Amino acid sequence: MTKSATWQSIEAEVKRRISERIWKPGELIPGETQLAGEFGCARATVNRALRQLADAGLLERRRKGGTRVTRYPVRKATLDIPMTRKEVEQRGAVYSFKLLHQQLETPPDVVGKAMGLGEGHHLHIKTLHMANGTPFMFEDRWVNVTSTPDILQADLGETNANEWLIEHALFTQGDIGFSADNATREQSGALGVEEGQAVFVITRTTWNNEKSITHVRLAYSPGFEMQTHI
Amino acid sequence: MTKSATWQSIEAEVKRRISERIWKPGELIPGETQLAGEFGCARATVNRALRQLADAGLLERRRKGGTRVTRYPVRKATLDIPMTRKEVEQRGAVYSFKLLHQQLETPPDVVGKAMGLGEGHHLHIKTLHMANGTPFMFEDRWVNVTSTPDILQADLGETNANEWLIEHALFTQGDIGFSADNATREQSGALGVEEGQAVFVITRTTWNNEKSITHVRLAYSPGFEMQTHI
DNA sequence: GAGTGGTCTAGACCACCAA
DNA sequence: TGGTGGTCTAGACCACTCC
Repeated sequence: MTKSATWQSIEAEVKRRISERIWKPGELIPGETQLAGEFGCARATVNRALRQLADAGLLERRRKGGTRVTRYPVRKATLDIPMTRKEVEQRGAVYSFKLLHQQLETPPDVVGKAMGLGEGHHLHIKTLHMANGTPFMFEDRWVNVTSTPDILQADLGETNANEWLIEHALFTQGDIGFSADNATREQSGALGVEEGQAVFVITRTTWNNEKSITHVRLAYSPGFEMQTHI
Repeated sequence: MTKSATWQSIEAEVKRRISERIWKPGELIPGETQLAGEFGCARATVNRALRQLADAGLLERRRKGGTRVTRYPVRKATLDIPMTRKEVEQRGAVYSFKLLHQQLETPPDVVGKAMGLGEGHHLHIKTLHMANGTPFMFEDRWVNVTSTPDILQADLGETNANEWLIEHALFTQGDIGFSADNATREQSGALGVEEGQAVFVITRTTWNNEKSITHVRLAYSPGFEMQTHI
């Protein structure tokens, strides 16, 4: 007899029963009370384990309906989105950046719509991020000066826009998109690659309670890969 | 006096205190016992709320060290990686696929190394996935016939390789990479786009307890964007 | 209506690790 | 080595939803 079941041991055992098809996809598994009896632990412990697996997408749970093995598991991958400085340093390189453009302008419709902006000028910033002095990523950013007027006083050549915003304008939510694009003339020029080279693009809009803060488009140097593990 | 604090209300309140800088980055926040007193609830309830925020990357917790507001929050985005069929159907389109190639071959070194394979032939499969009859994604897959010999008997024109594997060879872990690439002649031909067009690429290797199952490279049609929310 | 999961409690013991 | 978070328990009530 082992000491006592931990939620992790229960999670592992349930995972095993799923992967070995003892409990098949779509099938109802025993209730929490029954499993607690089987594993000799409290129901809360079973609950913690099953909740974890439901969060991971392997189980589907419903009150009264019971717990089922997901038929078509939607794998959930968790991506870390670090500050670019950290991202570069994590690769063992020295981070630096160059402010290329900083001006109040009227955003294009696409950006204005994404940020829910009305008429008026907003801050347009272009920054080149470098690893060991070679171009790593080109950032094209718009900052809502209505929600974040203080940025007009910031020295963005000293602290880059991203880090300034992290420090001064925490966001509560954001939309992120990942895509691929052929480098525009501007991007390729900044990154020092041929026009048309495929670049990995992250588009992000962040908000603080219904008020948009910033919209940014990051074009990574060719060869960049974002990795994760599931 | 409200009924009683739920872990979600505590999570929201802590989030508010962080975003309004009542608790500043790097700062130690009160202990669970103290917060439980303040919110008038059990420590377990506070624990649940703080654990949730720690998982999200907003707090850092250490036994004896206490709980701190993360100085440089690493945002964690959760990506859903559905079956291609579901992905297409979710966009309101009709899914179909075409098996282009299916043969036992010697995998290139890159693939062999990624899958930890020795000498010998493995199954090479190429599939074109379509939405409403137009090319959506080109899949280039290798399947380890040592770990999954049954696939040699499968009719992959009937059920595509991905769905066959989901049904017959559940995996326990996997590595995923996201990148951008210029379409090769083969990819552009299959997708019906110009050679050199930027395509979004997902590379994935899956394992079942130390044994590799499959390695796949998915090239999405230009314009594809993978979205998420944080 | 009844059975399931969702949550809270009050208490306890333990593991880790900063002081 | 003491204080913090991590976890388990036994019980309770509630909310949802299937029958």
